[in-house]
Amino acid sequence: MTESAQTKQRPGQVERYDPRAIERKWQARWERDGLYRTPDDDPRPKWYALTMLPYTSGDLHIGHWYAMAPSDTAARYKRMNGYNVLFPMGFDAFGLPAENAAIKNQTHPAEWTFANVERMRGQLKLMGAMFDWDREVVTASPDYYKWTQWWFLKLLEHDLAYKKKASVWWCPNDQTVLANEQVVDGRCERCDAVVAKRDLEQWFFRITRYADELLDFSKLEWPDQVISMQRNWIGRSEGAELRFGLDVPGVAEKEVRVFTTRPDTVYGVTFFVVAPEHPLVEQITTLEQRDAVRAYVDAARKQSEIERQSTEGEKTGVFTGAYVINLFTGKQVPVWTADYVLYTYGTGAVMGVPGHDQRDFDFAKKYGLPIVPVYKHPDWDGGELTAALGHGGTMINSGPFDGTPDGQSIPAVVKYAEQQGYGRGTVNYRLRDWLISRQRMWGAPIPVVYCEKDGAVPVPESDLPVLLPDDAEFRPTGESPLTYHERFLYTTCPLCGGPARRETDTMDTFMCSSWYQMRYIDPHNPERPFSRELAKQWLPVDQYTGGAEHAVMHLLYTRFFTKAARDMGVVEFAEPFTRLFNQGQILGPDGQRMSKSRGNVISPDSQVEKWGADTFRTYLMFLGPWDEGGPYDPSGINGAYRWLNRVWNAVLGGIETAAKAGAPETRELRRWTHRTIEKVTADIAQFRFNTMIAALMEYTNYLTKLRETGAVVDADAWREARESLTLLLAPIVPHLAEELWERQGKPYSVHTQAWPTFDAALAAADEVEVPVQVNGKVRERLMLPLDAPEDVARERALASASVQQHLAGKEIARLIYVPNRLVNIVVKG
RNA sequence: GCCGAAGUGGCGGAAUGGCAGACGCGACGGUCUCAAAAACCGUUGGGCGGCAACGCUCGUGUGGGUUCGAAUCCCACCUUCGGCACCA
Repeated sequence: MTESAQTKQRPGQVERYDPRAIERKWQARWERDGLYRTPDDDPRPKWYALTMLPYTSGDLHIGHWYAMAPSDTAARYKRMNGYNVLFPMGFDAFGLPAENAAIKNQTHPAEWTFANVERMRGQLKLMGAMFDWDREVVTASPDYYKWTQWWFLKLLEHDLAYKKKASVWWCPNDQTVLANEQVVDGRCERCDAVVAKRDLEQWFFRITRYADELLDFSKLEWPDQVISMQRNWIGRSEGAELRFGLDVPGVAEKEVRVFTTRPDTVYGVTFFVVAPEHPLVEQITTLEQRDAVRAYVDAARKQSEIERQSTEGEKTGVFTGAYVINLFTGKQVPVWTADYVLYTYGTGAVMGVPGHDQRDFDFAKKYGLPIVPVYKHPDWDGGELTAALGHGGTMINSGPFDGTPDGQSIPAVVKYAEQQGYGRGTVNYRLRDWLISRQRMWGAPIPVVYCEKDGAVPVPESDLPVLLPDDAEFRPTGESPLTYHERFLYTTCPLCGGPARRETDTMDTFMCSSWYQMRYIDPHNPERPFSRELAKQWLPVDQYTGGAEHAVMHLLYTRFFTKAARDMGVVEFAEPFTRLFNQGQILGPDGQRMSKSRGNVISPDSQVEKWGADTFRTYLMFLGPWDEGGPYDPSGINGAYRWLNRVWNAVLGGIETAAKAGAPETRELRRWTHRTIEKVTADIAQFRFNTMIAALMEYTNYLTKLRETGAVVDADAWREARESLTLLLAPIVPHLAEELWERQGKPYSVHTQAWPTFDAALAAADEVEVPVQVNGKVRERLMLPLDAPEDVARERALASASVQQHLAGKEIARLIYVPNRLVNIVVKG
């Protein structure tokens, strides 16, 4: 059949686009050929593209497709640009939901988890992504958690892990520890009992040791909002730690320290506040105050941290009956306990300066405590204060510092404090050490045993992994089965061989996901977490993508892990992810988060079955900007399907061709082709997938129109057009592009081809439409040559009749000309 | 509450200092059909005027400001979303 004969065909007369057949065919072929296997020995530059691994929650969700299909497109684009691309996938498989399922179904969490892995892997494969499945990792498999345990031992060895008491939610009825999620309105979600906090010995990692280095983002290409959130999370503040004297009979401590960012206001301290959890509270409280203080502390321990940190609600507190001495003045101030002071921040105690701190001011007003200003603030008339004073003015009521201006006062007071031994200048962080202990079964066991003689002893590396029992029995209480599993619990001490008990806590799942990116590079290594040579070759990750909900915790923990690994000599770089992109959340059609309870969950499988993976990928990328997410409304998906049909018909349907290289139609076609390559290349490189697809749709619409109007173009220009379109589509719709490529008689595979390049001269337009405004309102549109000089634009603009009409009787004050954009004539009168 | 984002037609969005509404959905009208679906073609922000091509005018959460010019920059407010350390 000649091409001119094909032109006569109406769309639909070409063999129909059959996505299901095409997708099955190519997925099988790719798998058979190992097209997406990533070689380690490859001369091309490496590119490590990584998408956050999914949690094994059951079924694959639209959100997983939304996260992975665009990142697959980006990875494929890199591949076509000459990189040896590593794009692995795995499963985050430990965690609370598996235990809930186990309790509900009376099975082992492993059963539920690994069944989910199987199902989700199958669902993921329908996407046609270039995942290298030979490198899959599952964090709950012993081959993997052996190395998670190894990391724990390493951190312990380097003094980055330690034990201390920390509070957990405790359900007195179920006799079990609860996660934050399991506490609903201060009650146990299972039995509705009122919960409280309980202190347990738990393991921590010293992330605070890296606080300053974690504030250095200079080598990262990360979104500003993530950097800003991490910066605030770390919360560095400069100030001083000041000592206050304590003299309570029967109490060993002779001082209490506070951290303050305003040491210059120390002469204005009129009271002192200690966090309710602070052990000192119980010790210093006087007999008369005991009942009131205990009741207050009990109430405070039932609140969540978010409630505690609220600055809006009325401040409450109770006087302990005790006093501390302000060393600067030698005077006593009363000690209160109040829930607006957090035990986990600073020293868990603050000095109350109501004259210069609004929270302290409110507190003093409420409880009738004195208010002493220590600055003569320019806005203050010397009368009674109605609010705390801000910065500014000179010091008063401050002994030797009276007259010191704000700006010099802090260093002066700190220097004096250090000379007198009253305290010292210091830096405090909001960041706390990372609590990794979980009183749960479905996690990597902490590899430590407790021996009566030797205490806490790390399990030797050669004994790893400490395996989870495969016959765990979940009792209805929800208590971790490890605590009553005798075969797991009783062991011998690695040091003395005497009887010992295993640590029954497991590790936070964030630990599993803090190093998984390193395991993908050498996932089957039985000797080490990964080989040094492969680490040098592949790490760090070049491009990481995932949800913004991980902006702080996961991403900060992983950065900490990497820095610790560097200091332990395990890797030679300091940051795990060079570039980061956060995709937005995909919501249900109602604009709400998809969840089973809302009944707005739409399964990706049914959509893929109905439309094909390529259509579904296209639709998700076309929805809107990837970083914004948005509501998923399946009623729009047919638009994507229609477009792919137009592509099919345009590429395979043909057009009337003849040797007409110089004809305007041919020039126009080549301009469209090169302009589209330019636009798509710019968009895909910046993850602007929605506008990339819009540009491809416009191009397809143009080609369709060209065909239907019976235009005659040069054969080479047409070949260039259909080839370019196919190559531009390859990262987006991998199956369709492969099929179109084959049907054009091109060699397998389209995915190993080079990305098309454009010629800027061919892409450029000869003329541009330029609006002419009079006082900002468009009155005329001119076709001007590209980059027309100002005098030409001015002359043409002033020659316009409709412009003249609006200029009549007025004086031209100014004429603004922005080449290729607009002319604006500003008139007076 | 604190930290971080976002508000544009009936809907998803485009435009990030220069023509507001690209591209798509939906809707309406048409072609094809016995009919419907599909497919294809056309119209589609509101108001006013015109038989019409078109012209005028309002319009990007609310109020103010900067600028020749603001969806875009600044200030204040309102609403929605993400995170807040044991959901992952």
